[in-house]
Formats: sequence, structure tokens, C-alpha cells
Amino acid sequence: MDLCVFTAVSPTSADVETMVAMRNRDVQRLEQEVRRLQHLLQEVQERTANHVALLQQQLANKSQQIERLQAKLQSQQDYDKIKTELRTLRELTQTTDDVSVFSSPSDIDNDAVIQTEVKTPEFQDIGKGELLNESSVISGSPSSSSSSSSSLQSLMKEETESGDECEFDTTRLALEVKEALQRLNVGQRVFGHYVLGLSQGTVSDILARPKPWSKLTSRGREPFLRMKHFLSDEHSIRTLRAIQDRLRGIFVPCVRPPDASSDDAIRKILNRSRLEKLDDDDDDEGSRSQRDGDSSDGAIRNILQQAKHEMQTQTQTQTSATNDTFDAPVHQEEEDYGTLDPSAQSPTDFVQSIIQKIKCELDEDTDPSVSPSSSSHSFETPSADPHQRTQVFSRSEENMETQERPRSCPINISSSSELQSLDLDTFSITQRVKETLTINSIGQRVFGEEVLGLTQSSVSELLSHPKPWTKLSLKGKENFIRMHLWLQDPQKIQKLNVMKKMDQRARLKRALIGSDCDSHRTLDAGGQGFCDGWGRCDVMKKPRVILSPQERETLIAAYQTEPYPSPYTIDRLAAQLGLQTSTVSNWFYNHRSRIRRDGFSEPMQTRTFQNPATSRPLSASLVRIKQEPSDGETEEDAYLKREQHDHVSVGVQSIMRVKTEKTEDLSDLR
DNA sequence: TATTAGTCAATAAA
DNA sequence: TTTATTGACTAATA
Repeated sequence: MDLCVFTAVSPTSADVETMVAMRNRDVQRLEQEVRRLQHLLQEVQERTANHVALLQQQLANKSQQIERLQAKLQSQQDYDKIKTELRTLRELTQTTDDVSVFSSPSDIDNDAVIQTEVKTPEFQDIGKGELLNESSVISGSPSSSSSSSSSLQSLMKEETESGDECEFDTTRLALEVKEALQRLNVGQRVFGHYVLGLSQGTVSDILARPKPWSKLTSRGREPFLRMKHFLSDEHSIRTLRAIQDRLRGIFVPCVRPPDASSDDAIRKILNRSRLEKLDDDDDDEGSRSQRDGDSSDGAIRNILQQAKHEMQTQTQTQTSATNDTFDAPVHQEEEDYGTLDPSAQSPTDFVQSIIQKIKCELDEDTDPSVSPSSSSHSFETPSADPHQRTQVFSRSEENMETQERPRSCPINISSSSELQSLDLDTFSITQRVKETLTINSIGQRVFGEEVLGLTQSSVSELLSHPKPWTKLSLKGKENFIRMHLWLQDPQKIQKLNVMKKMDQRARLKRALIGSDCDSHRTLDAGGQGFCDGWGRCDVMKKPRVILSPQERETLIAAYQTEPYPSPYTIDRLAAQLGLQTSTVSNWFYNHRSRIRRDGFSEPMQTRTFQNPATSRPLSASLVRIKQEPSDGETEEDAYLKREQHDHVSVGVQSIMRVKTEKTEDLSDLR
């Protein structure tokens, strides 16, 4: 049976061959599979090896980092020891010396960080020691009201008399300071702030391009004297390092504490009090710069924040307010000149003004029934029924607006994003300001001092070379906001005329007093300055550098080949022209800045002045929705983009015509 | 930390 | 006398 079955299913030779062939194929497939797996394995092994290598590398790096940190920790281990020693010293001297390095406890309270550190004995003791040393050096009482210049002169005299110090190698000194700062891991900002009383930028410049001692003025020598003292004083070095260590990560750059007395106290510790006295005369200027620098951005930020808030609340109550305020009592006084004074206006008032004026502006711009220029012109020409104007504006602005037209605001500026994207047409504003000033014979000086709080030269620069709104910093925008508000003020001319008269009287008075005082002015003993009849002396100011046309040509040629010259090139140019390196580097900074400025203003001025289509400048749309240039966008791109945007957002035909021409021109140029 | 933005005072030009 | 220019400075920024 089995045999029969076997016989029946027994394969033929052909079948066998087929089976063999199949087996062979299987074997081949398996071989391929094995090869593939082997290859895969190899890849995995390679990847693993790479990964392991990477991890090993990372491990090595981490180990190095740990070592560095351990070394750093090690180097700072003496902190507690020094602290303890100084505490002991303080206890020893405490009974005899009650002089505090701080002017008042409130000074300390203003900076908790500084307070923690500075209140530790090490600082106080160092400060006391130095203050004591000072007293032996300073000529005259530290509390005397002698001017900085006389103190400086006495200091210089001391330094000169000391012989070996009269000729500093400023380059070497700067190099040593650089190395020391690097070694101590102290930044230029901290060093400048606490040791020299200078800004970081100035420190950078001094260290990078130290002037020869012989070419330095008394004032210019002061930082080098301080640097020398710093390098030779272990206490100062240690203290500064401690400060830097503590401040790192806590100190907020660019924002000076509201009360800088704590910083000043530390600087007093690090410097000598005699040098600190030298700053007294600069306090006015310093505080002015302080005010400019600190309050301005902060104020504008506040303004914008408050504006945002006010806009939101006002929008909510807009409808009811229009009726409620209509019968409000009259508050505006004709002689309220205080509102013109930039410093006299509270941020809230300023914000309120911005909101009112901008809303008004938006209404005008979007209302085709109102000529875009009519309102501004009516402000500029009091002859256009001044009584009626005065009467209208004697009410609040809001009353006026509600009386004249309903508050319809097609562009909803009350949203925060739109508020932030607020854009003023700076070119139009400056054009209108210039016209108004010219028509009313008001000088830039009076306008600058009363409206913007700037000098005549700054006003001239602002009006002649306005930057586009988008290119302005917060501080820069403030001026244009003020100008914009001033343009809206119906009393602006009267107010400025009164100020002009007052100013003329004051100048006349000063001139009379001045001529009287001049008779008292005599050259001081050293011939370095003038002393008045009351014994106050001024150091003769450094004469202004006037570059000759040849020097300027050389610099321009250098700029064209290398707009950002290396320190070597600057040195070479300075040597070639016989100028100070700082003069050359300043020239390059200023030239770049002014090239940029002219790049901004020239196309716009062309647009304004070469507009044959309209007799008026482009004052119609002072407020736009800002379009920020995106990353990588060129100035021209941004300019074109904004121009194109204006086409759709501004409903003034003449403007569109001019802008179309301008866009086409620019397209051709591109 | 190098560079920029904003500003000033001195000076030139109008 | 007013306006424009420019070298120099500080604070802010990249």
C-alpha cells in the first residue's frame, strides 16, 4: 500500500529539478537577506560608534565645564574670609568713624541688590580708607562749593608735582586696564559706571583708542588718573570684582535705578572723594542727560501704555461721554502756557492730548467732506474767524468734536494693536511746523525750547532731516508727537508769541548783566581759564576741531573705500591727517549716521517739494497704520511698501497722484 | 563691546 | 539774528 502510494506520488526527474531550482532560489534569497542584515548591522554599529563618540565628547566638555566652575569656585573661596577680616576691621574703626559712605538711608533702600553687598563691611571700610586718603590730597574742604575745575586743577597740579605721574603712557595704561578687566571678568559697563563715572561706550572708546597724555585735556586725563589709581589699589580691584560678581545676572542694563545714589556711593568708594567732587560741576549736565535718557523712553512707554488704557476706557464710554461732556464747564485758560512746556505736562495729560488729537485727526482723514488740510490751515491762520475758533476751543476738545460732527471712527484705533502700530507722517509734520513757524515769524530756538525742550540745532536737524516714523526710537517719536499736538493747538501761536517776548526780555536782561560781569572776568593764574569776580573759575574749553576741506576729502575717500574702518585704518588716517584718533572715529560715526539720515530724508523731501499737483504739502494724512519692514527688507523696499500701502489707505486724490509718481520713480530706479 | 541714535555747543552760513 | 552744519558726547542697542 505504502509502496503504491510512494510510487503514485514519487516525483519525476523533472519535478526534482524544479524543486532543486526552488531550493536554490530560496538559498539565494536567504543569502541576500543575510547580506542585507549584515549591512544593516554594520550601519547600526557605525551609528552607535558615532553616537558613543559624540556622547564621549559631550562628557568631556561637561567635565571641562565642571572643572572651570570648580576653579572659579576655588578662586572665590576667599570671599568669606575677606568679609570676616573686614568686619573685624570695621568693628575696630566703628567707634571712631561714624561717617557713612551713603548720603542717606533712602539711598540704600533704592537698590536692594547693592544694599545687600554694599552694607557689608568690606565696602564701607574700603570707602572709609579711601575717603581718609582723599582728605590729605584734596586742597580745600570737601564740602566747599569750589567748582569742579578748580578741584581738577589742584588734582592735576598734585599729579604733575608727583613727577613720575605727569606723563602717563595712556596706551599701556589702557592695555593694563583691559587685561585687568578681562582677568577679573569685569565688564566695561560696570568698570565705567563705578570707577570712571563714564558710560560703557566712552570706556570702550577710551580703552580702544587712548589719546596720548600730552593731547588730553584736564578732563580727558581724569579717567586715566582714575584707572591708574584703580590698578594700583587692591581694595578697589577686589571690591569691583565683588560688585561685578554680585551684579552679574541681577544688574539690569540700560536702566538706571530711579535713585542712583547707591551707585554713586559705590563709585565714591572705588574712587576717591576728591574725584567725585569733580563731578559736581557736571551734575547739571549729567542730570540732564539722565533725564533725557531715562525719563524719555520711560515716559514714552508710559504714554503709550496709558494711551492704550485710556483709549480702551474711552471707547467703552464714548457714546455717553459725547453727550455728558457737552455741558461740561470751561476749564481751559487762555494763558495756560504750562501745557506747552514738555516737562510741565503730566504723562496723563499728554496721553489725553494724544488720544484727542489723534482721534480728531483720524476723523478728518477719513471724512471726505472735510478737506484734509482745512483744519490745519485754520489753525495756522488765525484770521479765519479767530473769535469763533477761540470760542470753540475754549471748550474742551471733546466738546468741540461732538459739536461739530458725530464721533464716527472708521479706523478703530482703540484696539491695542492699532495703537501700537500708530504711525505719524513725520515729513508732513515737519513741513507744517516749518510753514507755521515761518508764517508767524517764530524762531526754531523759541519753538525748540518751549515746545520740544530741545536746542535750536536739534530743532533744525529734526525739521530739515526728519526720519520716517518707523525708523525712530521711542525717544525720537516723542518729538514728533509733541509737534503733532502742537500743530493741533489753536493757541499755539499766541502762546509762543508770549514766550518769544518773555525770552527777548530775558535775553536783554542777560546781555546787560553779562556785559557787567565781563568786566569782572579775568584770566586765572595759570592762564588756563577765566575767573569771575566772585572767584569762580572755568577751565578753558577745548577748541572745536574744524576739519579742513582736504582733511574732509581724505576722510570721505576713506569712507568710500571702507565705511567701517579698522582701528588700524583709523590710526593711520589720524596720523596721516594729524588728528586725534577719536576725531577720526567720531567722524566716521557721524558720517555714517548722516549718510543714513540723508538717505531717509532726501526722497521724502523730493516728494514734498517737487509736487506740482498740489499747492499744499502732504499734510493730509498725518496718521497712518504702520507697516514695519520685514526682516531682510531694504530701506527702499520698506519705503515702497509703505508708499503702496498709502495708496489704499488714504483717500486723498492728490496725495495718491504724487505717491503714484513717486512709486513709479522708485520702481524705475530699482 | 562696537556701533547707533539722539543730542548739544560751537561755529559757519544765510 | 536765525538757521544749518558738524565734532563730540552719552545712553541705548545689536
